[in-house]
Amino acid sequence: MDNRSKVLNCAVTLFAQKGFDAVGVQELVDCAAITKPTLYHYFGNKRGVLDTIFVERFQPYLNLLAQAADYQHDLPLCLQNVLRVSFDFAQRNHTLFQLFLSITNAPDKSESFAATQPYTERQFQIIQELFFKAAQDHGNMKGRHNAYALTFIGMINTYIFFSFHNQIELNEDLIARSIQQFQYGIYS
Amino acid sequence: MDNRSKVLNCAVTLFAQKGFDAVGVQELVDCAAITKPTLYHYFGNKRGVLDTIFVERFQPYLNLLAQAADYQHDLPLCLQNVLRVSFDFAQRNHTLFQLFLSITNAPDKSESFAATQPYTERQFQIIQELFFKAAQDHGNMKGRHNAYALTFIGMINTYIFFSFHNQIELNEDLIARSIQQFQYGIYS
DNA sequence: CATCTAGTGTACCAATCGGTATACTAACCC
DNA sequence: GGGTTAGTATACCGATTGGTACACTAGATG
Repeated sequence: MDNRSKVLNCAVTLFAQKGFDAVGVQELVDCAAITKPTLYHYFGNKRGVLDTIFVERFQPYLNLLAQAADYQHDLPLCLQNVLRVSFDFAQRNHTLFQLFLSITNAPDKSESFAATQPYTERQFQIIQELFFKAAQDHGNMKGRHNAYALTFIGMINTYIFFSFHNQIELNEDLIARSIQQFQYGIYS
Repeated sequence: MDNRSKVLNCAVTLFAQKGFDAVGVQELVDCAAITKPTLYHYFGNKRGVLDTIFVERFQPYLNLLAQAADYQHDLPLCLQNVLRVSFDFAQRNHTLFQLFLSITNAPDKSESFAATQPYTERQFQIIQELFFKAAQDHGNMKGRHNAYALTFIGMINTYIFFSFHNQIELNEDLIARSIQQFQYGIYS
């Protein structure tokens, strides 16, 4: 594997396990079995490594999500697709998604938070648009697409978070139950 | 105000805004207008400051929570109390709760995560026990108290998180809606 | 073959990191 | 008054921080 990929792989693991601030550049290059100038050649600085991780490795999730969230007048199906895509990506990119979650909840003024902000915003946008369109089909949802988006994203991230801590399993049963419960909240 | 309290106040703010790892001891003592030996006299080391914050300032929330979660055969009322206590504490201790949330979601092997672990576990215990007792009154809840506890805690923390980002308001309306939606999930 | 560029290693930088040795002061108790 | 203790300041420690100057090599291109 080329040095650039080695750095990214090590960075995902180390940042996810110890946190962006707690990982030194030296530790990172040791893990990747390279030297500092190589890292600075590819990424400019430490922050550049984090940015690259999101651009190259997390962006694909948002693309899949946008696809799954394409509303075709079947809300339960659409929500099901969104959950499936999210759970699937989180399971196949365990460490990466763990990194995303930790930084999303990180302090506002931390350096790492700035790196994820565009991606959390995009995630919210996608889900919000889905509920906005759905609200045009379901009258009693009108004016609440914002609240639905927040609750739904919160649910997604919460379940993925607990799955990482082995307290829950991201299976079809959970998907079905989640959507059922969510629908009750909507049609009431 | 005594120097000890000044350190704790500054630490809550700085840790919550920038993250535990990103705040240096020097920055902390400058903020509190004291010198290093004073800090090390009171807290032993940097980690000791964080520990003290949780022991002295966050523990009161868990005490209130345990009180509110005392199940008296009225589940909706009990959940309402839990939400009220949580939202109220989060609003009156904005920065402190923000710190708690960020560390709860922080990487497993980060130093700060170890500091909150006992408190997140206790929070889970309290809610789990509430649902365990409730399940004895409601047959269709049996065997699922664990899942209910996770979902409910996730909901609490999610709403508080979004309120910090000015995307939601922690009012009585939200409490009512949350419980209603949660009940639909239970009795189905 | 000559040249250029991407990539990489050695060695180094000032600044900051968490933490401490030591001495001093003020308040207390006997 | 003598001794003890808590609290605070000056000055310092070795280690590590993020980052870089410079020299070198290998491969591509003319």
